[in-house]
Amino acid sequence: MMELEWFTVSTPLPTGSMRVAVTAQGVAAAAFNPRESVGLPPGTELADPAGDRRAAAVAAQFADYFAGRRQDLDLPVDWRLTSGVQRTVLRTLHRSVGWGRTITYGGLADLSGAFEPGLPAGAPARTVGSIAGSCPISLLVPCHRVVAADGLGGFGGGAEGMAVKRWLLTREGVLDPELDWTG
DNA sequence: AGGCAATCTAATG
DNA sequence: CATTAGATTGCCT
Repeated sequence: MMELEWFTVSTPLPTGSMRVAVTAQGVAAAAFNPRESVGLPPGTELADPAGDRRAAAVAAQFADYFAGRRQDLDLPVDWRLTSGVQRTVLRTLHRSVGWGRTITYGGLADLSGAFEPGLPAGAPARTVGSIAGSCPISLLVPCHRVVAADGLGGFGGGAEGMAVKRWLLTREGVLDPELDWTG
């Protein structure tokens, strides 16, 4: 039984605040929309970031990140919620794609080496999309920096999610605030 | 420029 | 165990 400690971090994002879970190993989950209790084990109580050391550290870095005082989060990640190809892809993404950089779905698939060569170009890319879509550790693992070969790509959470993705990429200087990236 | 088929993983009944 | 859905791509018309 892993000790997931959930708490809420307020952000300037269109979705308001994020919900984050930490364990003894590091950050295990981070979801944009607090209303959706994705992966939230029943019976878990929200901790008070001010009263918990780990939560406070995470909340502080998130605050710095959103305020523009910090570009890359320096927090340990607990990969226990991921497995198999998902873990491979997400870890590749986490270590390879930094601030202000983006990678295409196909590119990430290729880089991760989790897929056999010779497959049609679109197949692994779609899988990467699925994986990123169920990315349990948003923001820390830069799921929002994964874009389509042709345009911006999509994002979970519908229109709200897209707003978040655009917000983040704009803030990282990848997108021009005034222009659409879809060319 | 717009439409279509191929292919992979994770989640659910 | 089988079926469904999903944040894609490249080629053809």
